[in-house]
Amino acid sequence: METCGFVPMRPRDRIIRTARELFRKHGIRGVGVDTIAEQAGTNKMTLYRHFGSKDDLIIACLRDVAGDADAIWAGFETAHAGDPMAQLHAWVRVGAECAVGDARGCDMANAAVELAESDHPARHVIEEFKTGQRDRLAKLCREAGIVKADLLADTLSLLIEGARVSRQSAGAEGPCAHFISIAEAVIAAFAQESDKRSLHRPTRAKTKSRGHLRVLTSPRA
Amino acid sequence: METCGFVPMRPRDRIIRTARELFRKHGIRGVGVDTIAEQAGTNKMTLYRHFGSKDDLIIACLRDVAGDADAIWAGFETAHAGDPMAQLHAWVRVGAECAVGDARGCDMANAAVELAESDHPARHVIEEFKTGQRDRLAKLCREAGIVKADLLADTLSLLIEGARVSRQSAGAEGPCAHFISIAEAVIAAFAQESDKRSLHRPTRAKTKSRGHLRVLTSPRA
DNA sequence: CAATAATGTTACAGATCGGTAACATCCGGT
DNA sequence: ACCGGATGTTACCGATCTGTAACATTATTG
Repeated sequence: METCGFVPMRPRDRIIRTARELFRKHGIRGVGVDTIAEQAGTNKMTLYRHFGSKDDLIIACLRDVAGDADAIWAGFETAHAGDPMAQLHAWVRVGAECAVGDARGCDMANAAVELAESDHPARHVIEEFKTGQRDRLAKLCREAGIVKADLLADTLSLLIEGARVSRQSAGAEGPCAHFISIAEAVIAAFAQESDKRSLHRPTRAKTKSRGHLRVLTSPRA
Repeated sequence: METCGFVPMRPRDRIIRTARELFRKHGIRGVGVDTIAEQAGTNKMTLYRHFGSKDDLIIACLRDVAGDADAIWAGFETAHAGDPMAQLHAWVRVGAECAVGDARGCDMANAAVELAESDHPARHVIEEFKTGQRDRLAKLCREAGIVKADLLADTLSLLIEGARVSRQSAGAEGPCAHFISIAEAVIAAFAQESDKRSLHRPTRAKTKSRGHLRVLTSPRA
């Protein structure tokens, strides 16, 4: 029963892997189930035995994407255990790789654009995923000692989301090229402000202080 | 020859207006030319006499979108003539309205997602538009006395782009909800840093100083 | 009014799409 | 060896899509 290494990969997994690749390359609406099945080395009938409809396959692919994201977050945790600020910098680095290195943006965000119907079943998965990503980021900021952790998480969320979509429309030389500088500056600004506020707190690790922005006053939000 | 008010609107304009509306609501690939023609009160044959193909219609629609953006920028200029910082704040306000008020994001960015083929003719229009928007923003920042105007323009570009796409995937209560606060804080930080740098300069208008971030040092970029 | 351009109507071609039925084949476990 | 479940194969349905042909009608303009 052991889940074999990869050589005898079951059709279901090959279909999902191939579908993700083709959806990403040509868009969800730009590729048909017949092409997916053929490219996955199987046929349409087997595809429909595993996934009742194309929408089901789309949802399965998005859940697979979410699984990959989980693995990346787990990688942060293991690579920089107990150092949330280092994990935050790792998040910036990986985000930059995804944003500028890949010309097709975020699968989840792209799916939200393509599946325009507001009651499409995949929208639940997408919204749940994006909310989860933001919450994880906020938790990380909180653990890193950031006072206004939620605001920093929202700012970084907008920046990474913008970088990935701007990469597609404005190109790799556009605003997304400076994502790392901008994100690091924002993090440094929030961290510095957090340091000033809590003068006697032993938890924070290394400040690194390589930023160019500093938090000032909180208006009222 | 006068361009009539709207009652005898020519089929070409009705088609573009209707196509933009339907493309926005259902996605470009989610609506057919037959539906567009019928909804525009005409027929497919007339549509194909004005636009040789659906791709041509798409391009015409995107150019129309760009025209609307031109009008908005012209509105900034007339509403706050000679006050670039006020124009910048107006840009933030309008951007927030577009981002959180409308659940379907930017037509240009959405088209870039849907038209995945890297050689699609519409991609030229999209990239040109996005580059133009960034350059306009950078020029405005420069006129407002911002020292690192290009970096501020890129930051604001990522933020607005992220807000509009995050609105679709994470919802109106997500990170996009704080776009105004974040954008204003960033602008204030850059403006304050610019004030510190140029102590003897008479050009700048009112600082407003309602931000919570302050620019520190420029690393090397 | 007459001539001409623009638009409407109908029908159709060719392709692709999502999804299903019926039947053949293969492969693993008892 | 056998049997049952998973998979492969082929053919098909109905719908929809982009795009075109041929012809009728209307509107504009001299």
